[in-house]
Parts: sequence; structure tokens; C-alpha cells
Amino acid sequence: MAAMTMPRRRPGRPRREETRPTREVVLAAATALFARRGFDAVGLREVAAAAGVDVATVSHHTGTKAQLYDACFARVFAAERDVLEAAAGRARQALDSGPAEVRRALHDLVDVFVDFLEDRPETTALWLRRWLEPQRHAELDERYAAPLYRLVADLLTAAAAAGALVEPAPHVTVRSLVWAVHGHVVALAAGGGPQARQRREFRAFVHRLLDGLYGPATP
Amino acid sequence: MAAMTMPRRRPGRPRREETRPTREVVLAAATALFARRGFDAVGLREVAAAAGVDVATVSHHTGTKAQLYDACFARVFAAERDVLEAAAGRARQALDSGPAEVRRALHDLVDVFVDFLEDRPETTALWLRRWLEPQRHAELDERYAAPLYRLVADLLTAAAAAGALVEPAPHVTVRSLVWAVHGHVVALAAGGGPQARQRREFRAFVHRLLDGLYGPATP
DNA sequence: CCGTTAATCCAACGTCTGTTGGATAATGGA
DNA sequence: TCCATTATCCAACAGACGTTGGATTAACGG
Repeated sequence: MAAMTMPRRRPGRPRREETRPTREVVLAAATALFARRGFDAVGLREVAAAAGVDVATVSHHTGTKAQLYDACFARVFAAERDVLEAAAGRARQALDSGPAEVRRALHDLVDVFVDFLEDRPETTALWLRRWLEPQRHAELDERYAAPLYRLVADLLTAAAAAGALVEPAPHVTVRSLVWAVHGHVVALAAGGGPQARQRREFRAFVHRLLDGLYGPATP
Repeated sequence: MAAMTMPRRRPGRPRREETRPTREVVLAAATALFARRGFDAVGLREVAAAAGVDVATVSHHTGTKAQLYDACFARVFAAERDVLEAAAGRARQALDSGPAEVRRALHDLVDVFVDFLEDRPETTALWLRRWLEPQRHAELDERYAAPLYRLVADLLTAAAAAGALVEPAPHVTVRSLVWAVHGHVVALAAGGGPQARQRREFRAFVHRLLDGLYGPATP
């Protein structure tokens, strides 16, 4: 199986007018296919065809099919985590300002999250598929979900401690929000209406939800 | 293929100490397997083994694998629709009473929905799997999601028209709520904490969410 | 210019898949 | 009692699956 060698200098056969490293081409093709149809419905020969290479080349670069699947997840979730952590850092800076600024920072954080998922529907698809695999629950939760949830939940708790907001169960709130966003993205992918309006309506809903839940404790 | 015959009187070989009709046994076994692992990961021989029959018997009673899949969905979603419609009917009767009764009826409606999904996690699994199949979006939306959403959305609109509540985008709210519930059920299935407390916290969250969103327009 | 390295493809393997034709046996009606 | 009906299983098919060994070809270090 010669697992996953990817040197800086590259001897070997020609690369079929592709400038990107083969491994990235394969990962991109596989990610799109896995997101759309799932692990078992996608064959390695299909991934190879989408990437413009042979089956053996796929195995050579990414090892086992399960390893290829995991690599796709790692790539996508790492990108999501980076974006969210950056936005959370920005929001945390607003904690020293007044309640109005804190609320606006929370709105911005949620907007960044919604934007990210709207632009990358395959992230939602992979996320949902992972949750549906019973044997992966623990890993998904520990490696990806829990840190992200804690990121935002801590933010809410800190805001509550600052006296600007009130929130008894931030973990539940964050999880529900995340799933609502995924549902929104799925509905977008399903078509059925003008996307611009759907996006606007969903943002308005989330902002209202936050205002209702986290409105100033002392009116 | 001798598709799907199921007479009232039944000649044929003995039924292996099973009293229920074979078709129901097969459907129940298949539903559990499909919910847990998905269409492509489950083989007909596995379904047959779980039902205690031969592969050919499965095909004989349920036709094609895709037809078996559809039959599982129809059974589960019909049960969900029945429960929700009954609860919505009860809630609609409360529309003639005061705002407090309307809000309590909405809480009850949501509780019934949450109870149902908590007790039948396979419903959530099948629901999510259906959303992940691009070619089935339209059918799922038209046959199941849209009617259910409209059921509750109409209820909210009527309550708003009665002056008791205010809600600009009921469709978005209902969808977000539904996805939040599914996320809650998935988290429950993942374990990781005392279930009773998780259930209590989620109900409290939903009630607070409704109060925040649908609170009396004139305080 | 030569030897090493590595990327790529071809071909094949064993296994599992969904589906079907046919044999068997038990039932209900005549 | 006999016949038609049908539920059940056995066996087999053709195809797709993931994976691997080996041959080929290009690029690099010397």
C-alpha cells in the first residue's frame, strides 16, 4: 500500500497537465463525492475518475478507503475550526466593552459561521454524516464538536459573568444553534426559493433568537 | 420478482414460531439497520439474518432494495405525522382562549414532538439520511417536511393574527426548531451524560426560546 | 550518463453485492 | 382427498467492490 508519501521533489511519471499535487486533487474530488453520497455509495474507481487518475494511484496516495475518508474530514473540519476560532477571538475582545458591543460581537460571530457553511455545503453534509456513524460519535465529539461548542459557550458564559447577558444552559443553546444553521444550509441546497431572501430571513431569525435569549438581564 | 403479495389467508411454509406477518418483521429489522448504518452499508442478507429469514424471502415480500428502503421511511414518517397532527389539532383548539393558553399549547405541542423523537431515535436518523440524498430532497420536502412545517407555521400565524403572539418568519422558526430537536436526539444517542438532565435542559431551552420569540406583542 | 526513487497505470485477486429461477412444503378451498 | 396458491429456502448469476503486485516511465542526485 506504500502509505502516503509526498516529497518536495518529485520523480515519477508525468502529471497530466495538473499543477496541484495529486494528493490534493484526489482529496478534493473525494470530499465532494463523499459529502454528496456518503462513504459506502462512493467507489474508489469513481473517486479516481473524478480526479483524473487510476484507482491504484488513489490508494497509493491516500492508503485505505477509510483513511481517505478521514483525511477528507480532517481537511474540512480544520478549515471550519480555524474560521471559528478567529471569529471567537475577535468576539472575546469585545467583552471589555458595553453590553451593546457584546451583543453585536455575538451577532458577528454567528454571521461568520453561517457564511462559512453557506459557502461550503459539503461541510454540513460531512458533519451530518459523521454524526450518523455510531462508532464515530466519541471521536467527532471530542475532536471537533466539543471544542467548538466550548469556544462559543465560554464566550456566552463570560458575557453573562460580565453582567451583560443571561444564559442558564449555554451548551444546549450553542448546539441547537449549530443544528439550526445546518438545517438552514440543507434547505438552501434543496433550492425551492430565492436564496438571497432565505439567507436574509435566517440571519434575522438568529439575531432575534439571540436577542430573546441573551437580552440584557436588567431591562 | 413477485412483488409484495400479502393476503389475509396465508398458505405456505411454516413461519418459524413468529406470530407477526413476515413483512412487518422484515420492515422492522430493516428500519433499525438502515437508520443505524444507511442504505448502502446494509446488505439484504444482513436484513434477512436480522429478521430470521432468507434473502429471497426479503425480496419476495418487499421487492427491490430501494422499495424496501422507501417502505421503511413511509412507516416511520407516517407515525410521526399522525402524532404531530393530533397534537396540532389540540393546540388549534386553544386559539380561542387567552394568550397564556396559546403559549402553553405551543409548549405542549413542542413537548409532544420532542418526546416522540426521543423515544424513537431511528426517526431522526432516517430523517437526516433522507435530507442527505440530493435526488430525494423534493420528495421528502413535499411529502413530509412541508406539510409538517405548514402545520405548525399556520398555527403560529393564526396565533399572531389573534394578537397573542408576534412572528415574522414562522417557516424559518419551525425548521430551526425541528433541526434543534434532531440535534438534541443525536446528542442523547451519543451518550456522554445523564439523559434525564439533558432532556430537562433541552425542554427548558425550547420553552425559553418560544417565550423570547413569541412573547406577547404588547407587554 | 547512470542508478535510484517514486508516481502512475494495468491487471488481477477474492469477496460481497442485489437479484432471480426453481424446488419444496404447507395451507385453504373444493 | 386433491388442487391451486404462496411462503420459504437453496443455489447461482453477473457485476462491482477494495486492495495489491508488478511493469513502465519520468525526474532527480551523483
